[in-house]
Amino acid sequence: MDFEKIIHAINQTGSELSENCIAAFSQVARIRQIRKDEILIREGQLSNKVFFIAQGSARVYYLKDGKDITDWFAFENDFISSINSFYLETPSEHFVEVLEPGVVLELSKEQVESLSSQFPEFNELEKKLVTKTMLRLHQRIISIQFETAQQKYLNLLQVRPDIALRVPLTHIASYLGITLETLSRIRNKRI
Amino acid sequence: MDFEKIIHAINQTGSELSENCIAAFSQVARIRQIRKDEILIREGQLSNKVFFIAQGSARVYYLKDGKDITDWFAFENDFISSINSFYLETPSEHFVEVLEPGVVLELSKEQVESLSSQFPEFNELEKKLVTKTMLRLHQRIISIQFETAQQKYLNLLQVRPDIALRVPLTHIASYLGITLETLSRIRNKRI
DNA sequence: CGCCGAGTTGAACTGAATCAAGAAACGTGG
DNA sequence: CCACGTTTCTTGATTCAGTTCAACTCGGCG
Repeated sequence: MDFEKIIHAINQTGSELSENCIAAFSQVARIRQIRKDEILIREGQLSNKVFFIAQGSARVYYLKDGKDITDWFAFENDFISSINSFYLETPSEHFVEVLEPGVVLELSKEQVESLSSQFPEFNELEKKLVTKTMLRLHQRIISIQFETAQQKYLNLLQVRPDIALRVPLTHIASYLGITLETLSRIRNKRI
Repeated sequence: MDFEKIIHAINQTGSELSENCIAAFSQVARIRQIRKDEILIREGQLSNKVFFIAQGSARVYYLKDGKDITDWFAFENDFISSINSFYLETPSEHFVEVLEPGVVLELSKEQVESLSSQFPEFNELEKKLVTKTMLRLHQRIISIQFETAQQKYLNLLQVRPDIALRVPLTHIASYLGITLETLSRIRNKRI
């Protein structure tokens, strides 16, 4: 998994980065192997880290009355972090857990800020990313709020077919805000 | 409603703007009186506008199977727009409607982009705003998904007490994703 | 004064949760 | 490669929060 490839993928996600920016970026970013079930960020921990997934997948989850609720999935070329902790600098309410082994790029908030202040394109990239996340969350609210369990699942299949294929049912159910029993019935069209 | 005051309010919401930036800003921004029930953005219309509410209030809503669903509220010192239309440059799926008469500042996307490229502080302000919106949406998802109707309402009272006081029950209900009947029962503790 | 929109209250209905049990799939070690 | 336990998924029966539909109350305002 070489750096070239990773940078290429990142370039796809937003504005093109300049040579200098890429150089600076590769100086600071840490390449890290991740194994299945590894916890990248733990609840309660102040996390100023963001990960770019070059290979593999991960999820964000939290515990609501002891129950494991998935909040977000990330696959190749997605970024993942505990956005609350990252942006508000508060202890994370979330865990970030590796689903499939692979490789990530790790950046601290200071590193992101430093790159953003030095390189307008990098700043632009960050802004685009936040904007994209905002719009996705917005869509998700609309989907959650007035759709039946079945519609939510069909909608997910449309929008993120990758999730349905690569992730255990339990996580999908809690992500959609339904029980795994209901999701199982829906999948088997018994509803 | 003088410009000074408005700028002062905007300065509170993010990074301080420089003299030059304020000057450029006041050149392009349009001050606009808004009356109750006025529609600022209409469904189907391509809207590249964002409004800063100096006085009054507004809401974003959309029609789901003919039913009016409130998506967002904005009061003094909030920004409001059809974020999908603004950022993706697609026809708006939403209406923006004035709830209480007042004064807004209107900016087009081109104006925002121009100011952002000229003034780093303005760019920073925009980024902060998007980040804040993202975090709010994120919180809202968590709230929507696993809380009872009652919890949602109590939560709203905590987080946005202004909404409960200034907005008709119907809009609050659809914002929370419950029926107005249920909300009425909750308010009168009959549940 | 009477109408109209906004909110309240009641009763019946329903989609999904919960509780409970069993079947399949999965990995690990003998 | 098979037996084993463990985790993941399926299926059924029951329950419940919130919806739906319908009627009624209240406060303004033309």
